[in-house]
Amino acid sequence: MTKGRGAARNSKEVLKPVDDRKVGKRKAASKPEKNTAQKSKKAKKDPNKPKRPPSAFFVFLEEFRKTFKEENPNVKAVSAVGKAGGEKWKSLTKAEKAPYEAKAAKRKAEYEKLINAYNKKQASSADDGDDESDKSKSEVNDDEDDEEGHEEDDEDDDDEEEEDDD
DNA sequence: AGCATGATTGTTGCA
DNA sequence: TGCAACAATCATGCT
Repeated sequence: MTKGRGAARNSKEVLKPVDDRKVGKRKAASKPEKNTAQKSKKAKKDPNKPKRPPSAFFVFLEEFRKTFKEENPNVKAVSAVGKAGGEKWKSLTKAEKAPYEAKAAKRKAEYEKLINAYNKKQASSADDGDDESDKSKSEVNDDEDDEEGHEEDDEDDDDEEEEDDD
């Protein structure tokens, strides 16, 4: 179940390009509403709140966007990159997505750490805390030196690899 | 002039 | 357990 998340909508997306993308009108976190005046302190934006970590697809997209724009400098529609990226993503094999997933996992790890600090901060300033005391600054720290670089070693037979099976 | 949208998939969070 | 919204991007469009 841990990795069976996508199984929910993973019925037969290959048959249909897009299932029911209800994301049709889901605005990003930029502006949830036209709330011009959020007097409520509760509705205050959270500058410290870490955004969700980019999934492997997004990590791949970041690089894909550069390539796509280089090969298609005329294309400026984000949707074009999204479609092309999505199609390409499906074309990628697990082994190719591995490095992206690895990076995504790394992002998630950092996100959890940030969330932890964020939660702590929220707890700390649960009542009023507008000026957050930087007491947890020592907590989260730059601690990355060498990551990845070992992991993918030998991919002889990937049982979960389903690409050339038609 | 400035913010929302569009399109992709994955992941996280809440009920 | 499952659904829903959000993560980046960037030009374009509407108010």
